[in-house]
Amino acid sequence: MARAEKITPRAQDFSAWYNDVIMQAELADYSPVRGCMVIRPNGYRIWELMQQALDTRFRETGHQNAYFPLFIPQSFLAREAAHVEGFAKEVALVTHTRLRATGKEGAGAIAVDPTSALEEPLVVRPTSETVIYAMFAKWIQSYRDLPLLLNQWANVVRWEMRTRLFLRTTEFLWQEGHTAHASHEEAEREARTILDIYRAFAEEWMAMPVITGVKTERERFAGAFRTYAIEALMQDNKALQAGTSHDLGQNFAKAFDVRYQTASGGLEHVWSTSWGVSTRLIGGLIMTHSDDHGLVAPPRLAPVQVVLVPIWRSEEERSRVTEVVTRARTDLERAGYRVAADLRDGMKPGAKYFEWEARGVPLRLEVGPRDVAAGQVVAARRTGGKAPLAMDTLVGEVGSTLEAIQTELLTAARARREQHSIRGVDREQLLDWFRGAGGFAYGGFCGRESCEEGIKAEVSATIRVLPDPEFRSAEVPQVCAWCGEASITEAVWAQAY
RNA sequence: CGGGGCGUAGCGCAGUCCGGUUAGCGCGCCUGGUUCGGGACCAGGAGGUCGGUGGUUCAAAUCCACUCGCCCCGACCA
Repeated sequence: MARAEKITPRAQDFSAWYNDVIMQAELADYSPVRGCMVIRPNGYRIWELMQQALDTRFRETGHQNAYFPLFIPQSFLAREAAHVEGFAKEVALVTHTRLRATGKEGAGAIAVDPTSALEEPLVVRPTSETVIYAMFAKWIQSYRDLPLLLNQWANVVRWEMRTRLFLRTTEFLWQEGHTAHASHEEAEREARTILDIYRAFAEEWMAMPVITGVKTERERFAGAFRTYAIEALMQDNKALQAGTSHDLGQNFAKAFDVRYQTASGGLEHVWSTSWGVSTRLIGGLIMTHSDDHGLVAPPRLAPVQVVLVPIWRSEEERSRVTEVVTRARTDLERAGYRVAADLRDGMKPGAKYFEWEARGVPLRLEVGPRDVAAGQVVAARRTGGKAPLAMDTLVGEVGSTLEAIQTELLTAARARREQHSIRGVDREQLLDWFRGAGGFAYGGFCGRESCEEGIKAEVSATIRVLPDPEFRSAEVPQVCAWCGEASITEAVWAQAY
């Protein structure tokens, strides 16, 4: 008999549901420091799998990993005007290098040593453009040094007012790519290449459909010439910016005087890009697929893809069942799957089912005496449905089932997104849409910031992207959804995280 | 920074309004036994500076003042 649910239903309170899913799946926990989070093994495994997939693609496209320091001289941040403006309000500063014992008891036992003040404070990186361009200036002399294609996996700190597990934490993990090129066209191509990688990763690995496009001036990265993004729609109909790729033009090259000699002997500033995805993706994964029973992990990123649960009554049954479970685990592991066999005693199978479901395991294989006798296991999909699988063909069947689940998740998420999208909106529809359930709203846009502001002030929806051609509506909007004047482009509005 | 909520055992809570035995309940945890095809049961057991400081009182989880922290909503942002 089902006990009271440990997970708040989505329909009742989406935020509470989100937190409950994370806690029940043991993905993360709150840290002693406000706004920070501990990523627990289950959550970190997802991140490692994400890293592995992305890193492979970065290498395949010619990028190399490097590591730049956590601390950046405060003055560096000030070099690029828009960049300072963007980050000044959220940087953490290191001003001293020592504490000293005070001789007092308790919390007052140590205090800042005032004699250890740094001459120039250091900022804890909110992003690394500034240090990286300082180094690029040293490393790049000739067109022969270009393109320079670097990436780093790192932590960054942004002192946000309000935080949410994975989606916005004071410290987070990410990947930041930084490249320098000899022409604007090449930098632009790089930014688009990365956007394609992000999109493919979101769809193929996370089973999270995204729309791609360009950010408006208002939403653009501080210091960028142009910002591209992938945007996904969560189950509460709010949009999540899941990755960004910036064409930085020559903004940072000029600020840090990164110049190279051309083949013809001239001296030019490089053209550069930067791009990143973060542990926020895990939040996106959670809010795309999970349900009221807990996490639903897409097979390709599931820390555990298959869990084997034995069922027995007598000791004799136990040993027979355990043997089959152990053998199946070995076979599946050898085939490269991430497998767990839940041999814990003193816990009924049903209790195990609930626990593994909360952890998002895509496929559960139940093995009881009757199955052993029949040479089969019972496969239960996290997304619903049970069917027997023959032991003889288990590895193959598991593989195809996992692939089917992966596909099914993407298809379902895409269908849900389309159900919550509306096209060709006018002002009244836009307001109704966002006063109601919300979602993605496509409409014409005149290009004026005042229109973006107007909508935001009314229903707190912003332009997520000016969509790329393949996401645009069949019918080209003629007028701005807000002001009714001539439209210069289509835009996608949503309330966003 | 504004608004709301909450700090009592690992987790979830009751008790606080109206001060008074040894601070209680559910889940979880430990030991033993019986169980095991969708959240088992019995018996025994461990676990608490009631967020902190100060005050009122014969007596404070409870009243008063101050303070710290967390969660949610908003502004800002990936």
